[in-house]
Amino acid sequence: MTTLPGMADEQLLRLDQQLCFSLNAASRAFGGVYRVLLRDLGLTYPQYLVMLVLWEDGELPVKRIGERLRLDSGTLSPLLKRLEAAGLVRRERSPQDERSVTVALTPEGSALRERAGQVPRRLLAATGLPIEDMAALRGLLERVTAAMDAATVEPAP
Amino acid sequence: MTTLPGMADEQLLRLDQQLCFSLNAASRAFGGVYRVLLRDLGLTYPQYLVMLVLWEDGELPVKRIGERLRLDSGTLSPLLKRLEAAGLVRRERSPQDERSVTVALTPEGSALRERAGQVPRRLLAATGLPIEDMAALRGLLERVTAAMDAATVEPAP
DNA sequence: CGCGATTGAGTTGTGCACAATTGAATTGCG
DNA sequence: CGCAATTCAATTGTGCACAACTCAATCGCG
Repeated sequence: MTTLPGMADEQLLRLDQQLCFSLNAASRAFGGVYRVLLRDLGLTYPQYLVMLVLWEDGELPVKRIGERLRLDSGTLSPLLKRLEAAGLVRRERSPQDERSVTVALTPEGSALRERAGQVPRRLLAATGLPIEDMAALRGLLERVTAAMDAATVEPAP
Repeated sequence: MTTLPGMADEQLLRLDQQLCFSLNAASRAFGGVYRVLLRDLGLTYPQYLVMLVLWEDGELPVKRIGERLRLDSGTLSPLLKRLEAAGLVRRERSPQDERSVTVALTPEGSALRERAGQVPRRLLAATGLPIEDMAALRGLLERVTAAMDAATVEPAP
């Protein structure tokens, strides 16, 4: 099934526009609110995402952080350097496998968790959605993402 | 209402993680599929969004494009220069208001629309979602975005 | 009319996303 | 064991997002 036979190209084009516009706009609106909330903490939104996984797991190799956040080393390496320069994490090569770099929280990085405590509550309030709707949104987003990842799109028609 | 009294901080933090992870991941998965589909056309995803509004309206001032896509001149100016260098658009100062720059499709830019015709259909197929779910997703995303834009978040608690 | 405020585009600087490549460490196969 | 293939992080280069700023054109109020 690739043609959705009942729909005209024009309709599809409009729906596509609406969906990709909406997703883009939502992602950037989200980022904008986080930017303001995180300014006090001195974190950007992607840096906050990295800190969230570290607060959860304490210490992780770069590889694992990348798997959790779907980010590659090209994004993570400079980001982690900035977190290290800010004194929030340490990076050291694993003695077991010299290829791997383990990222661990410093005491300052752990302490930041307290100050970040209010962020989720304020953000969820800003969304203005009831909890059930948020769960539904998350469910749909995850289904879309899974389908996108599974779809090995062919470059040329 | 800012405190959602029934929920513990821990739960909120987890929900926040899930929602922002999901939104981020979906946005990037979407971008990844578009990247592949658009490679033949020589367009990036944000360039495609600009072309979509131009295909719809023919010609627009930079200001209007920015309003449609929620992008500022800092993003649009270099992007439009690249589209102009690719021969897809013309940019010229409006005679009525010399501050304004009107962006118009070239014949090549208009012609590209034909080649882009299959993109939405292939993308919608890749999402793997029924049309109703996509409409629901779009609705939720728009509600979140509207709420985010309305919420004038205070920098410091 | 004159001048200060506003508007629109562009520039600069920082940071993220991703492709492609590099280089070192490790793995595994013959 | 020895060497080719793989793995992991880092680097390079392009493009986007956004804040802060510049500068010219326009607007509007007195």
